[in-house]
Amino acid sequence: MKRYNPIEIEKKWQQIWEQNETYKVDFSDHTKPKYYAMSMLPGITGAGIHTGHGRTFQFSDIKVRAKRQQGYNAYHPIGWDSFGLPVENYAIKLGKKPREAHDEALVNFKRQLKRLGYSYDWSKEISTADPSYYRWTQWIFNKLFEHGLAYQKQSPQWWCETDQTVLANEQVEGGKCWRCGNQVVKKNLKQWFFKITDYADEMLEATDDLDWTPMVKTMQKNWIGRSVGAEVEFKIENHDEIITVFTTRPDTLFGATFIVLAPENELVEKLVNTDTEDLVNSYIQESARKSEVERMNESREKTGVFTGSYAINPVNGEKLPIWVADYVLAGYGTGAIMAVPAHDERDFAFAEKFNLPIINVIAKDFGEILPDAQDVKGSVAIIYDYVTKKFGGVKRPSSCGLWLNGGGKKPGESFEQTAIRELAEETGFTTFQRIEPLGEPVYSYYFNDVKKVAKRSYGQGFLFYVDANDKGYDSLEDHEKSFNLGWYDYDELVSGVKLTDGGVDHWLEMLSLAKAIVDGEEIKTLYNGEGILTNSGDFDGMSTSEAREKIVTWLEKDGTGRIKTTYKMRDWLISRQRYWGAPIPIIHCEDCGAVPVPDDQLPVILPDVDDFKPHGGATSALASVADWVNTTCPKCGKPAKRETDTMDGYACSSWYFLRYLDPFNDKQAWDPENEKYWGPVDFYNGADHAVAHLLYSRFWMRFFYKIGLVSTSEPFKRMMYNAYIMAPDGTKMSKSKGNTIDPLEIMDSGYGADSLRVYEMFIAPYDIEAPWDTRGVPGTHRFLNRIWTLVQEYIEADEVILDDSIEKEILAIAHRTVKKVTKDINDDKFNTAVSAMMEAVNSYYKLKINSKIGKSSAWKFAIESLLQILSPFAPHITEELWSQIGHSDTIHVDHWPEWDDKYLQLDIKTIIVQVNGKLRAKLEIDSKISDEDIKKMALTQDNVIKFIDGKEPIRVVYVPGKLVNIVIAT
RNA sequence: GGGCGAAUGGCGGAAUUGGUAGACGCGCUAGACUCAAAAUCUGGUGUUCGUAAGGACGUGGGGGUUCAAGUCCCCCUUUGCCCACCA
Repeated sequence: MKRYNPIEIEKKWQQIWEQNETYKVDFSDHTKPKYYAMSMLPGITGAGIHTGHGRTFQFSDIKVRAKRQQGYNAYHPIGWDSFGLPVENYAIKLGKKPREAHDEALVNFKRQLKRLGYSYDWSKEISTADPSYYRWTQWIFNKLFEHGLAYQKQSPQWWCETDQTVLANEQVEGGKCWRCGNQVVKKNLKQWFFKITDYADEMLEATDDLDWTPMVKTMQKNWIGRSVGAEVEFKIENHDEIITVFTTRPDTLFGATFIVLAPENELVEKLVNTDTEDLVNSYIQESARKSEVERMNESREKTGVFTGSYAINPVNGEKLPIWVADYVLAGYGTGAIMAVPAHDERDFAFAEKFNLPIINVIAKDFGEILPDAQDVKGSVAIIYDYVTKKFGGVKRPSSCGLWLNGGGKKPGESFEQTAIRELAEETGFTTFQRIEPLGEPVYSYYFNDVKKVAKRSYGQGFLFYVDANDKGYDSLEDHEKSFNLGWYDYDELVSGVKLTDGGVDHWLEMLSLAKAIVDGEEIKTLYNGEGILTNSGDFDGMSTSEAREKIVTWLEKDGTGRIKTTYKMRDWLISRQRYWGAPIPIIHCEDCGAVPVPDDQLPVILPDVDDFKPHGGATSALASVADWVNTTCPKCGKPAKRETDTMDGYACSSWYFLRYLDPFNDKQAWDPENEKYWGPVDFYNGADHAVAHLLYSRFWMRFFYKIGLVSTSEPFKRMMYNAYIMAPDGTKMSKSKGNTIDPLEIMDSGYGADSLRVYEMFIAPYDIEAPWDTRGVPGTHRFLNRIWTLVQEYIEADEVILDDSIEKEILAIAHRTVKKVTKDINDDKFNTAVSAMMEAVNSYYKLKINSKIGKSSAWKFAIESLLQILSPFAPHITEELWSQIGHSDTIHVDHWPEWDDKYLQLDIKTIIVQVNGKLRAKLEIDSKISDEDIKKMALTQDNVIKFIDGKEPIRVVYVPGKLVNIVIAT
């Protein structure tokens, strides 16, 4: 019997696959259905991959291998993300030129990927730093420029002092540079942008329909960050200028007490006077100097200065002081806000600090919140007495929330409601509303005289019900007697009553407010939720949602406001003051301005320079390459200068999935015919770039679609966002920590690629961050070894005719496993696919011991189908065994077993018997036995009789084919 | 602070979506083979009471719905990720 030697057979088959071009696709063949899958383009930023990366690449390999076996024209391309800051920084670290460092590192990358047996079509390899590639990246830049989507703008942008370049919003993580992790600052520079915001809305809308990992969809939506609100214009006293603010809460407009401008807002300098000018200017300079992290680290302590000018509130003519403060961001909305301190946390903090007025205009509607928050059990009603002063001194009565269970004096009324109604009738009230949040009616009252209510019985106190029991009561008296109904002193109430159920926070809040009112305290509150308008002129009494619409309508009529949608997403800043990237194909001419290099003169080749490191200042190293910079204007022919910034590396990787479809075309970026057949990508996966790369790719794809270059508007049909494998210590694998595991090391220690591959899939579901356990590989190696032995025995066995029952058993296992694995691969459940195959092998071993199994049609199917479904996971051993059992073709193309459910219908079924939901017996039932007989059998089991204990069953629940549950009184 | 997840043996993780909790693997353990070891094969392995048959308890904690809850509902705790002065 041959022994399983993975190293030997893997080497052999990798050579054969390469010679036979097993995984090469023919672009001219469109006869089969297509399947296009890939993992995210690997960046060459180190000397190779670790086992965490390996797993990521393997997901697409499994998917594509299964499809290839299922008869698809399956394409699995590979290429390299070679341009950009990460590669350049890697080169600087090594003290080599980027191209050199990259090419050297690539050798090991390729060795690793090839040894792991991924089914790439190596004949179509691409590299984003190759002139034949970036020529088309530049061509796309020209297309965007042509359509007005590439533009230059002077504005404050993130700048990394360490990396000496600007960064896109997406590349700043928590105020720090995505590459070096150092703090970034704002610098006011003229930069190139792509107008991604034009596509914000349609990308947002389309996100829901994507078959993507939900977390990524959420992140994309959050990043786009649409909010619908209003723009409101404020006139400025003694000035012609107008301040436009953006707000999502136009309903709070009557509560605006001041206006705040961002320090970068251009209006600021016009609004200062001789008294305030110096202060304002120094404040602006100070905040420009500070990095974002510094601003945040100051525990959000609000700072700001008064400009000396006043704005006029369009709804009520109030004079509002105009301030400058850096808590208002220049880049969002209009760079100006109306401050409503009573209903916005930040405005509140600012108003407190600078002693600005706070006006309450929204009353929290406790009546609405309470019934929703509390369960059927628990305390029921509180009379609280909170409103009058809280909401700006308006004479507004208290309200009360009730839970109605029935049982009160009137039909449909609870005890509680009876008590409250009587109280309300006695002291005078306004019925406020009737709402049905949980299908049961709830009433809220406004009491006309809170003091009267409070003093009705025991002087100052609160009527409070605690119903800690859900049994119900026969009478109001009974209820009152037994369960804490009564008037309480505040302290007694808060300390003595045990509040354990939901809604407690609301109660305590109401109680403390009520106490404050009774005590005559002045209350300043912050409330940023929904509620009822007060102190808002004609809009009083409206709900916040209604008022939002009505006030905007009013503003529109008045000509001082309108509905407005804004996005958190900013335009994509793509220029970099770094050498290693695709040069922006622009020539700056004094007469003609920024002129794109004509398409037929592309690519603008990145010149080879010795000193490529960033020089500082605001230009890349290219600025000092005089004979490259100096050129002539393509329009007028006069001397002109090239743009010296290069494109963000993300630009290069935003369209590579299209170049894969036509990698060597020197006439166009891709052939539309190829795109039509292959696009979009059917399966895409990666463990990073959930926001930037995916958003950029979607943006470009939509643009291409709009101008007719592609046939679909979304690049990736299915995007699977997988988690990384952690180091054995549970932390992230990283070279600096020295806790990475090199796949080559594991393979070379004798286990080979297949055992490693199976373990990578078996370790955890794709979206779980599981720690690497090196002892797992011997486990999967054992599993493969058992298959090896099984097949060797099969090869050596004689032909036999099997017993009917054994044959049925074999086929049942085989078909069940084929079904499970086929479905699991389709659903990206690779770990359970592996365990299903392990179960099958274990079952075959047991069969083997108990019976003589030789060559037979059933056993042939079992062995061959197992090899076929295993081969996406372990391509080498399966190919070897496939050939050993006499096949001359490859297992990897057009070989996938089909299952038939008829083999899964077993004659004997196990029915479980429960008594009161607890397992007491199991019945082995022939499928012909009737349901009635099964129930009878269940009742006569010894262990069942013991637990029924002579009692008459209340009912017998029977789930056909599964269980009998006998319910008896306890 | 906001959004989205997660919590199951010593460990990684299963559970047909409400129906035998702990599949599969690691580890541990006993046995077979061996002079011995490795490899391989076979059995055991949630806690606990019991010689056993069998019982009780058990999916972060508390409550609820149900004949039946890891799974559904409410509250809490812990934890992960993303965003974060976004008006």
